[in-house]
Amino acid sequence: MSNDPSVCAVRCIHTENVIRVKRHALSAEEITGLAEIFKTLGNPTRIRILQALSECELCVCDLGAALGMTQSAISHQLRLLRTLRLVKGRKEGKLVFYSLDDDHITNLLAQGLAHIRHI
Amino acid sequence: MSNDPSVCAVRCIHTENVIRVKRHALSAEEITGLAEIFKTLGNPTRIRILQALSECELCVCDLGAALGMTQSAISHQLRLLRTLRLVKGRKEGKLVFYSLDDDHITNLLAQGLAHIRHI
DNA sequence: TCGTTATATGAATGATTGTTCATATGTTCT
DNA sequence: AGAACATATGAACAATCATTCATATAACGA
Repeated sequence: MSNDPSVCAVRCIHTENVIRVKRHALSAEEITGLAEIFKTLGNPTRIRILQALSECELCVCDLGAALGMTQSAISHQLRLLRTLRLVKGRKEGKLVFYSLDDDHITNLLAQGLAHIRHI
Repeated sequence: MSNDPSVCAVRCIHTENVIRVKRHALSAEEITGLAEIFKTLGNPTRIRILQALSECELCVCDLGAALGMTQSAISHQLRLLRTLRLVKGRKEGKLVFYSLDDDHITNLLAQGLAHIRHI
């Protein structure tokens, strides 16, 4: 029932809860890491790329053909996905074959689908 | 080895793979739905809100106090989270107590954490 | 009813983002 | 070496977004 204006400009009503939440807060690195991963997943093109790669390994131009998008657009997105370690590339001559880097990604997509379907 | 310029402007090399990917593609609704959910999760403030609510039910001003943010900023984000059915509000007098709407959300956060920690 | 407080929301703004265009890099084939 | 092709990337631009400020709504107490 007490306010604690020393902490921030906002009145706080249930101090125990606030303290409890603060005690269990994630670290700054965890928060930005999580946000980056989800932000990366939060784009139709990248979802389609990941879903396509969950089907089979694909080179850039096949991805472009499958998604009906330019090579450049695909390549830019692949760079992002590579940086976030969501996909990995395997070079073979001129071609670069991309595949999912991690099982977590399929799990995340499945979990997301479960959420939107269940509602 | 064949190109199929009728499909799109991009050359496609492994036609069978492209066809296979197209056959298993998600629907437009599923893709935008997934992207919206992940986009919503892809923001530090919203992650912190959801993580706080995974601890206990909280009113808006307590959330503001716990996160050190203004009531307005929190409230705007809560509206988004409410729209996407990630949180729900329970009104009690002047106060509105928010909580997670769904178990999937905790699972998604946990799966995301597993991904960033494992690497 | 009036003052206070909790929450919601519209408008504005600076920041971030996705795609396109142009071009660079690197590999294969002749 | 030179042509053709697959991929990568920098710059630019429109679109989207997160926060702030101001204000509205609504509930409570005096």
